[in-house]
Amino acid sequence: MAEAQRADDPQAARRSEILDAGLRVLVRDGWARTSMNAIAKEARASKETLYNWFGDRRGFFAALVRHTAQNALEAVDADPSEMTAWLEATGQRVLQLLLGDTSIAINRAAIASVQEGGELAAILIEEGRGKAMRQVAAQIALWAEEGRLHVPEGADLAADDWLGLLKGDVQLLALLGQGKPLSAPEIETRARRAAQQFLRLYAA
Amino acid sequence: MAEAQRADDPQAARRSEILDAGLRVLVRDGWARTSMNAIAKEARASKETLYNWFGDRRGFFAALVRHTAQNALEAVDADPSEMTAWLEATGQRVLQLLLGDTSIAINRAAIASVQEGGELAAILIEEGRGKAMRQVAAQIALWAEEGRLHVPEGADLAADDWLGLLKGDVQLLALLGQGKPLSAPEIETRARRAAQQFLRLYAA
DNA sequence: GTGGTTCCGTACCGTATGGTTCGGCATATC
DNA sequence: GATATGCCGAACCATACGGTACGGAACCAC
Repeated sequence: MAEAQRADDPQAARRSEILDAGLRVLVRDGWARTSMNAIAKEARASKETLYNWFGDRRGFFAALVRHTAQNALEAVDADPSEMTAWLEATGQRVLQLLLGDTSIAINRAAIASVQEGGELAAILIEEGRGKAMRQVAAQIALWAEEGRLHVPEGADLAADDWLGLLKGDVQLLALLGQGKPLSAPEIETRARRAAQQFLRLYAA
Repeated sequence: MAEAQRADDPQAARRSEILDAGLRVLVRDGWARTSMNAIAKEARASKETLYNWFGDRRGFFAALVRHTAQNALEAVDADPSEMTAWLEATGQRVLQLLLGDTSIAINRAAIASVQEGGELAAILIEEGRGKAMRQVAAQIALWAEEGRLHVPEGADLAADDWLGLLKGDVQLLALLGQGKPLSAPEIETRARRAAQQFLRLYAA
């Protein structure tokens, strides 16, 4: 992840390494136990470096959220002419991302930081969810223009319904650490069901 | 809330008062800043009492979660012969509850406590969500038996779809402190839409 | 080699927390 | 009225945190 710059800019590479280390600690120990000490130790960096580069604790986490949100979400590459297949593939991808360890840890941290006046949540929403859902809504709008979907209340609301059907309660339950994590086939099933239901609601 | 016992058992009443005070602090300041000191101050109680009665910090929050989860969820009282109306009323109620200050604060605390080895989340799921969703699923199963709904994959999955349509992403966004809280009419609209969509998917 | 820069490792400081202890007041019981 | 109990308020302790400061090693320029 982000090793791209390692050759040309060792400083940026080191920065990326440190952020990755921070992410490891966050995933392993949770926000509350992710102290600057722990990060420095994991990254084999000095606290002085951390503070010099990231300002303070919140600055570090802001950088961390940006770092992972950018790395996490690549463009959806399925063929949009096949609505069902596209929805299923995209749904699967989104679910995998949302239920992954890093996403869960980051979301937990963002939620925890809300009442500490954190802007983490805003960054996360804009950089993560926002981009993805705009993509989906745009695709839905396109299909509507082609006459293949009927979305009288707008593509955004339709996209919201799709996301609701897709996620159900599983993301919240994952955030709450409810034991059973979804297996790959279960994720596939959820994505397929969401696509079906969505088309049942909106197919022209 | 829970003043019922105040007359007969002053100890239980005081206990309830203290828990309410703890909840106020939690809602106002968030989990991280809800120290035992702050609770004692808000409740005008001594820390000694807190530790005597609740064991330790986690014990206090476990009691707090139980206290509020029990108080929060009263039975749904709408008339179940009218499917649409029942779904709308129930949906509205659930949304109001889920998006209320206390629910958000409690959920945030539970999420934060997951990685601290907390059992808060388990209590919250069982005592809150579990009970409510069992009620809804049971009602759906009843309608299915009457031949008014068609739920080939079972009432539980159908109830899940309803919840997904109802909540969409709004609960997560609220947990993330995303600025705009839903107004009462917006909640009403969401509940109505969820009921409509649900019936479109499952009406016989 | 000399000076400068960068960064690691560690020691340090002030603060705040969880949890314990203790003196004192009020109430209840006999 | 004496004694016991329950609880408040405040002081106390050990710990851990965020953040700063300092000595030394590696590297670079010249």
